[in-house]
Formats: sequence, structure tokens, C-alpha cells
Amino acid sequence: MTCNQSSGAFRTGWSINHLAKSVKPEHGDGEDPPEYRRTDGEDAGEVGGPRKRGSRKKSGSQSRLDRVRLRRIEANARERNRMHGLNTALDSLRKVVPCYSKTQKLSKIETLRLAKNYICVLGEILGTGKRPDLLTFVQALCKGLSQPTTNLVAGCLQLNARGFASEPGGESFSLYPAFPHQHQHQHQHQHQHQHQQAPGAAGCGPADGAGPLRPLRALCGPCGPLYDTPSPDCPSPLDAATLSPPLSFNGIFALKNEEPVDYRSCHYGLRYCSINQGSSTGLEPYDVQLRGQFYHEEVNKPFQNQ
DNA sequence: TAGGCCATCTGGTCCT
DNA sequence: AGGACCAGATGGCCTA
Repeated sequence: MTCNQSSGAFRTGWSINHLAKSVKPEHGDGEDPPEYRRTDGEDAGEVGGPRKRGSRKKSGSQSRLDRVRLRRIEANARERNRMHGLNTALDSLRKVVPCYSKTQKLSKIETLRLAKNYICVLGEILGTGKRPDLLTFVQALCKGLSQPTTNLVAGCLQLNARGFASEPGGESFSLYPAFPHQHQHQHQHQHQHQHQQAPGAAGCGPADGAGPLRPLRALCGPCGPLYDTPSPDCPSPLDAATLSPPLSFNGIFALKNEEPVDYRSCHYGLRYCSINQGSSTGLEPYDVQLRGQFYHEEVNKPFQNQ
């Protein structure tokens, strides 16, 4: 029996008796695990030489061995439960962190790192009373995170980083989402270019090409827009009237899709996030292309020297 | 195939 | 004595 089988069996409600019959197979081939082979102090005294063992003594030792074995099995079960509780808590944490996907869970360590970053950001916001710009926000969130996680977080943040990488080493950024009505031709070809698009691929939105970092007005929650002075260039399709409500997070930031996006099928390349799928808002799925390496480096650059 | 992640087992330590 | 907690070891699964 494998570990997985064991855990599966546990999840389906193994009794201690079941466990007792399935003592760790890795030690394998019917051989008892080390502890069960080990003799306790009483038995250790017998190691020195041949010694007659009465049946009474033997049965006592046997029962003691059984007790040890049972305790170990019980301890294993408790330890499993403890770890399951820990994992449950981690799942809870994943759900309140600004990047949640049922299909591609953050690893434990990345969850903790992201949560820590998030707490720091929120603390900073509380302390200063100011909302950070999107780039700063993402940078802070992704501090110390792995590249895939950085990409995942950015994806959850609805970032379009194509402009980000429009010029290798360039200084322009675009954080606008690319809506199909703006770039329908792009959308049609994105799938076939998933793994081929050059760093200089076409950007999107009015910020495409050159220009300063601009806010993503899609990041508007119930508490109002993330930015006090939304860019006048921000096109009307992003107006609140057409925005889908799901882009909200705890009333603070608009960060998450209610419908978790499965990024498994679009690692590092083009990603198609569907907001409010099939809604009456008229919004079609839009892409949040992320150029893995370059994006990761850009996001983490400010922190690399810290 | 290597590396990352994970679940589990295990023994040690500390606490009640 | 027994439970909680911890860290090391191990093996399975998945992905690049």
C-alpha cells in the first residue's frame, strides 16, 4: 500500500484497527518497521545471551510490544489529523489571499509568503491611508515569490503585462486588460501564439507602447476605484457600469475572480481570464498575458537589493 | 529524468 | 503516561 492509498483510506474513515493492519508498508515486504523490531528495555536485557523464556514472560513482552505498536499507530493517526488540520487552515488562508484558484493551488510555502506580503501591504495601507499604485501593489505582493507564483498572482490581479515586456529592457508598462472589442484580432490569434510570441508583441489599450504606468480601472471594488484619479485614457468599457462585480476582494481591492481560473493549461504564456462568464455585461473573456521571466524580473527588481 | 511538492511515518522533546 | 509539536526520512506524483 502506498502513502496515498493510506491517506485515502484515512480520509474515508479508517479505524485504528484498520490502521493496525496496515503498518507502514515502506518498511516493506512484510517486514516490521524499525520501531516494531526494536526491543524495549525489558527485551534489551535479553540480548546478552541465551535465556530461557517462559511463556508467561513472552506473552507479557508480546503484550507490551502490542501496546507500543498500538500507541505508535494512534500517534500516526493523530499526526495525520494534525497535518490535515494544518492543511485545512492553509486552505482557508489560500482563500483569503489575493490569489485563489481551486485548480491550481499555491504551494504551502508560497501561500505563507503571499499572505505575509499581503498583510504587510494592508498594514502599510492602514498606516499611510493611501492606496498603492498597481505596480507597487503587485511588487509588494510578489516579493520573494517564485516566478510561477508571481505570474499566477499577476494573473489573478487581471494584469496584462504585454506592454510590460514590450521592449526588452524598456521602460514602458501597460497594465490595461486587453478587451476583445479593442483587440479582437489579437484575441483570435493568441492561442496559436501561446508559446511563440516575441517579447515585443503588440500591447494593448491606450497605454500600449510608450507611456507611464497607468492604473487598471478594472480594479474597482465596492468601495470605489483603486485610484483616486483614474486615467482619463481609460476606455469606457472599463467603466463601473460595465464592470462585473466579481472583481472585488473583501471590499478593499478588486483582485479575484469568483470563478477560479485554471492556469494549468496556460503556464507562462497567454492566459485567458474570463470575468463574469456569459454575463449580460457584454464583456468577453480577455487576456492577461504574462511574460514569465521578464515579468517576474520586473516585478521583483525593486526588491532584489533589499 | 531531475526537481518540487506533498503525505505519511517516525522518534525525540516538551508539556500536562 | 500520553498527547502535541517538530523535524528528518521516505516514497509517490507531477511537470519542465
